[in-house]
Formats: sequence, structure tokens, C-alpha cells
Amino acid sequence: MEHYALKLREHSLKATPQRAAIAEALDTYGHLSVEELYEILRKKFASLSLATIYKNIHIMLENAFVSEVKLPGQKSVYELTKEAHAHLQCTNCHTIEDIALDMECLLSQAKTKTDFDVQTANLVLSGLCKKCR
Amino acid sequence: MEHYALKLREHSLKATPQRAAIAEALDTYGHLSVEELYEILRKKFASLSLATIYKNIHIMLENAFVSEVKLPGQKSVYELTKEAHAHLQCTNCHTIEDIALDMECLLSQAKTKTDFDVQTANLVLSGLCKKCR
DNA sequence: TTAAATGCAAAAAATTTGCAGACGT
DNA sequence: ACGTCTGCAAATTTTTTGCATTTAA
Repeated sequence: MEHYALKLREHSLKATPQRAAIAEALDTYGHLSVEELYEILRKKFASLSLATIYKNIHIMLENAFVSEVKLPGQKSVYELTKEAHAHLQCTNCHTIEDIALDMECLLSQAKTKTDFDVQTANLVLSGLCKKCR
Repeated sequence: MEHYALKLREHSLKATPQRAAIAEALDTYGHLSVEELYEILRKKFASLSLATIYKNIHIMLENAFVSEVKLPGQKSVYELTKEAHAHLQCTNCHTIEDIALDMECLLSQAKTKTDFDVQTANLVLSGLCKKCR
């Protein structure tokens, strides 16, 4: 997928096959933990090292190619960086869904109540998905 | 502080001195990581074990005596469970502040846009505090 | 008195580091 | 060709576990 190579270079990342595969996996699955990425990529690269995953996740976070999602009571998962959005997770089946929410109503409250100059918001909503309800 | 012993028992936790000290430290400092708790309590209990901190944080989470706060790019910190609230963290000095926000404006959006039955919200706002601005 | 908690040591899991050889640009 | 990346092995760091002893209720 030359497509991922391009995206990588746009973020000043050398386009190695391992990195393209990380990008592809995240694009396909949406949200993956380090361990999950490792298991998926191992099928493609028999000699893949976990250290490679860690090193790449780090540099990809620095370059904002991927973003970390911290879920309550679970390991972090990673996703390709997209426009800001919140996450919705089912407490039963643990499915994660992206959701675009207008945060303005919160930011205005925050502006009134604190002296902070708020720049970013990280929001995770938990509940029951349609199936598990 | 017999006060903390009572609170602990209300959450079905045996009131050991170590647990009361964890409660007191969290009450005093607001938000602490495992390592910070360990360093603080060690002054009071020379023989304190890190394992004791871990075991207690776990059971206190189960019993909702404490809550975990996951901050972007950092280790989790813990706080005494209070009514739901969001967190505000300075990206420069890393100070954490609690803030009560009315989330209704988000929950109504979520209700419209998804099939989830949303139960809880975890929100961390990041920005610059008054001093660091 | 009894179930549960502590502390210790060891084990396991997660993450990081250094380096030689391979590879992208 | 150069600087960076990969894979490996080892080192670190973080978290968990088992067990003997102590302790809260």
C-alpha cells in the first residue's frame, strides 16, 4: 500500500514496511493495543520484534501520526490521528466507537469556571452498545 | 485520623493504618500515582511494601473508594471517589485541577448520534494554567 | 478467633536500551 | 552514501503472586 508510505512521509517518518503495516492495521481495525499490533503484524513479518512496535509507536506519537486512547481500566490503544473526536466504549463487549461531538458547550463552561486556557479535550464515554443493551 | 477509618469501613474495607494513610494522602494531595503514594507513605511506615500499595489500590478501585484518572501521556493517578467531575491539567507544570461540568450537552448529542446507552463520562482537558500562560 | 492484610522475595509482564546489520531516501 | 530502522538480547521498570506472620473486627 503505497498510500500508507505517503502518509508516513507526510509526517516525516521513513516509510518502512513495518510502519506501513502498522498504519494499515490501525486503519483497518481502528484501535489497537501494542500487543494486538504485534500479533497482527507478526503474521506478515515473522521476525518482527516487539521493540520495533514500541519504538514506532513512540515516534508516531511524537509526530502525531497516531494518537493514544486511554480507556478506563484498560491498556492504551492507538489510532491514526484524525480530527478531534470522542470515544464511546461498551462496558460489556468493549467495542470502541468514534463519535464526533461538539465540545463547545463544555469549553465555554470551562472558560467561565477556571483560569485555564484549554487547548484539547480527551473524552471517553462508557455504556452499553446496541447489542449488549 | 479515625475519620478515614470510618470512610474505609463504609466501603467494606478493613481499616488498616496503611489504608488510612493512603486515604489521607489522596485527600491531602488530590491526585497521586502509585509511586508517589509509595514515597509519601514510606515516611510513615518504614517497612511499607510497594505490593501493599498495589494491592490496596486494586481493592479500593473495586470498592469505588478511589478512582483512576488517566492523563494523556502520563501514568495514572488516583483520587478519592467523589461525585463525577472532569479534570483539567496544565501541559506545562502538570498541575491537575478538578472541575465540575454539566455534561448534559454532550450526553444529549451522544444520544442522538449513537445507539449507546451512555452511563459514564471520563473527561480530561489539557491546556495552560494561569501561572504558565 | 478468624478472615483478611502486610511485607518480603521471587516471578511475571511491560517497556526500554544498545548495538550490528539492513534498508530507505 | 548517510542516517535511520530493524531485530535481537539484555537491562529496566512496573505489576503481580505466594507465603509466613501480623492484625482488625
